[in-house]
Amino acid sequence: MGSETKQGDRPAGGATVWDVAQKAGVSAMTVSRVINGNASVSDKTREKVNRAIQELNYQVNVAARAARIGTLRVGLLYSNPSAAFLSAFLVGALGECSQTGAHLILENCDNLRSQRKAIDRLIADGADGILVPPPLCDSKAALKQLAEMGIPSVAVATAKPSPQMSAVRIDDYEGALTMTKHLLALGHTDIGFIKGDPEHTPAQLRYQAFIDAMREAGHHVPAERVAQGMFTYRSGLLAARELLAQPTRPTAIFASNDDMAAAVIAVAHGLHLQVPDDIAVCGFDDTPVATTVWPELTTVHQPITEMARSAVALLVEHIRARRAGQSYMPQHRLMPFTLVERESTEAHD
Amino acid sequence: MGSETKQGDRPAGGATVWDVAQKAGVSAMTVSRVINGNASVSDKTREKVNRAIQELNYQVNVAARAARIGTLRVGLLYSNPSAAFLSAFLVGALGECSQTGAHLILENCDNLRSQRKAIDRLIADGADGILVPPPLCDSKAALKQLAEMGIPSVAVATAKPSPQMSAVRIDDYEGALTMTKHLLALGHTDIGFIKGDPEHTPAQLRYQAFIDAMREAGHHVPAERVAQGMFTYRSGLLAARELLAQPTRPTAIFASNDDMAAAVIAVAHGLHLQVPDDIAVCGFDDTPVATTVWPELTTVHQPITEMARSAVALLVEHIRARRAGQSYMPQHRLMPFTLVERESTEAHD
DNA sequence: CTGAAAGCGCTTACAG
DNA sequence: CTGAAAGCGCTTACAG
Repeated sequence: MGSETKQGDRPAGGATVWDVAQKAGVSAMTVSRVINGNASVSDKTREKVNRAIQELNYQVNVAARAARIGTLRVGLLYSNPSAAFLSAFLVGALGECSQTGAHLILENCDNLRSQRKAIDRLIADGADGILVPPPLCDSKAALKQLAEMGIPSVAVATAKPSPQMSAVRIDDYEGALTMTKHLLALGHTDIGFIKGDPEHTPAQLRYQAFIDAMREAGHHVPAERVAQGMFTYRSGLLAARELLAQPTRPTAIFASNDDMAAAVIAVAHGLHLQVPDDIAVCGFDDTPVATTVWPELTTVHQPITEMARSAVALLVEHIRARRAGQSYMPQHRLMPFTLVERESTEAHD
Repeated sequence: MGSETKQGDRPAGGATVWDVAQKAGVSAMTVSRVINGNASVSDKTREKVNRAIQELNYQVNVAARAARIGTLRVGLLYSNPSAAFLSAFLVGALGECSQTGAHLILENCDNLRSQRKAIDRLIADGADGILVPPPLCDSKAALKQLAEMGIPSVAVATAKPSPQMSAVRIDDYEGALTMTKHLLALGHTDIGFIKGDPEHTPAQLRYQAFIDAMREAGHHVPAERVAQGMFTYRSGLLAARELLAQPTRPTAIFASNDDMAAAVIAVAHGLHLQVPDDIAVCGFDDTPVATTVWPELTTVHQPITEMARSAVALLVEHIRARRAGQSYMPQHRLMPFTLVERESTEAHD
C-alpha cells in the first residue's frame, strides 16, 4: 500500500538469464540460445533450461535485449482506413508489441500518391518492417516498392495476397457466402447487392460470393439488383436510392460493408420502410457503426485485433530472421470470421 | 539500394554520449546530466555540451537508457470510447511514446464496475503511470482509486479536472459558446439543444454555455427546445424526434456531440426536411461521423491527437520526477479547439 | 554443442 | 560543479 519508492523495478520481479543459468547449471550464453531458439542446443540442456525458466518464472528483459540488439521497430503505414479499423488494429498491434518489446511507429499516408514518401519516412525513422493494412495492401505500387526495397512487410486484410509477401486475412469469399446463405435461409430470394470499391480485393470476392451463392440456390440476380458503391456512407446512400427506386423492391439488401449498410437503413427510413420487416439489411466488417445505427446491423465480424496481433508476430519473426542472416518464407494466415446476427435481418414471423 | 546486411543500426547513425563528451571536452557523465536536466551543471558547460549535441545531431538511445533505468511504461485505461476517439488518441500517444522511448500498454475496462480490477491489472503489467480518457476521467471511483494508490495519472478531455491530478482538455464551455454564437450569427434565434450524458462533465458545460449564450443574446430557451440525450446515435434519434415533433419547429438544432447530430440529420430526412435549409444541424467533437454523413456536420474540433501527445509528455515528466524522488505538481493543460464550418449549417441565402 | 569475455549506450552511486 | 568506475541484462563474435 503506497510504496513510494518504486525504483525501476520490473513487473516480474526480475529473474535474469544469469539466475536461470545458475539454476540450470549452464552458462548465461546457453540460456540466451534457448530463449532465442536459433542456435543448436542439445535437447537435454534445452530441457533443463526451460525448466529453470518455468520455475523462476523468467521473462526476458526486452529493454536490455533492445540495448544490445537494437530496438525492433515495427512501422504502420495507415491511410485513413476507418477509425474503427485503426483503433481495433492498434489495440492488437500494441498488445503484441509490448510482449515482444517492439516499438510501433506510425506514418500516415492519406494521399495514395504519397505512399513512396511515406514508406521512405518510415524507414528513415528506423522501421525494420512494415505493416500494410487496407487500402494500401491492395496498392500495386506500394507492394512493388516494398518488394524492391526488400523490407519485411505483412499485408493485413487483403483478399488476394501476393505469394511473395506475408499476409493475414479472413476469407472474404466464405464470409459473403455465409451471409448470402443466411439471407436465403431467412426466406429472401430477391436480394439487392451493393458492391464496394472495385480497387479493393475484398470487394471483388464479396460480390463474387454473393453471385455464386445466389446462382447455386437457383436464383437469378438481374442487373438492376446490383449497385456500385465505394465503401463510403455517401456512396451507400446513392446506391440504396437506386436499388429502392425500382418498381418492385428486393426484400433484402446486402451491402459490402457496414457504412453502406447504415446508409441503406437511412434511405429505407426516409421512404418509410421498416427494417427488417419491409426490407432486411446487412453489412460486412462489424465496425462500430453496425451497433450505432438502429436497428443494429447483421454483419460479418472480422477479428481485426487478432489479425493485427498475428501480423506483428509474423513481422517480428521475419525481422529477426533477417537480422540473423537467415532466409524467411512469406507466411499466409487465415483467421476465422463470424456471422453476427442482429435486428436488421431478423426473421419476420 | 538493397543493403541486405542492416544490423541493429540506429536511424540517427549513432553518435553516443561518449562522442558528445569528447567533442565538448567533458565526461560522458556530464553529458548525461545535461540531457536529463536534473543535476547541476555550470551554464558554460551546459552550453558546450548542447552545442556538441547539435553538431553531432545526437539523439539519446532510448533502448540503452531503458536498459539502465527500467522501461517507462505508460498505461492506457480505455473503456469503449468511440473508436474515432481511441484511434486519434493512440496515434498521438504512440507518437510521443516513440520519442520518449516509453511503452504504451492498454487495458480495456468496458464495464465501469470493473475499473478497479483493470487498474490493478495495468499496474501488475508494470504501468508506471496511467492515462485516463473519457468516460473514466469523470468517474469519481476511478479517480479516487488512482489518487489513493498514488500512481501518476493524467485525465484527458474531462471538463472539470480535479486539482490533484494532471489534466489535458479543451475548454468545452468556450467551445459550445462559440458554436452557439455561430448559429446566432447565421440568423438563428430559435435553436433546439440535445444534451449529452449528464454524468459526463463536458455535457454539463456544453449545455451551460448554450443557455448562457442564448440568454446573453436576449433569447429565451423554452423547456421544449431542450431534449436529453446520452451521446449515442440512438439517443439522438429519440431526442431529435421529440424536438422536431413540436407544433413549431426550431430552425436549428445543436447536438452535444456528432453522433447525436448525425441522428438529427437522419430524422430530418425522414421528415423530408432539408438540412440546412429547413433545419440547420451542428455537433461537437469532429469525429469521423461528422464527415461521413451528408450533409457534413458543422462541429467543434477537439485536437485529440495533440491532447494525447501532451498527456503522455506530462505523465512521463511525472514518472521521472517520482523515480528521482522529487515531488511533482499536477499540471493542467488547455488546448485550442476549432469551429469547423461545414454544410449542415450553411447560411441560407 | 557449450562457455568466458567483452560490449550495447546509458546512468547510478561514490568521490573530489 | 565534475569525473572514473561499475553495472543494467542481454547477446555477439571468438574459442574449444
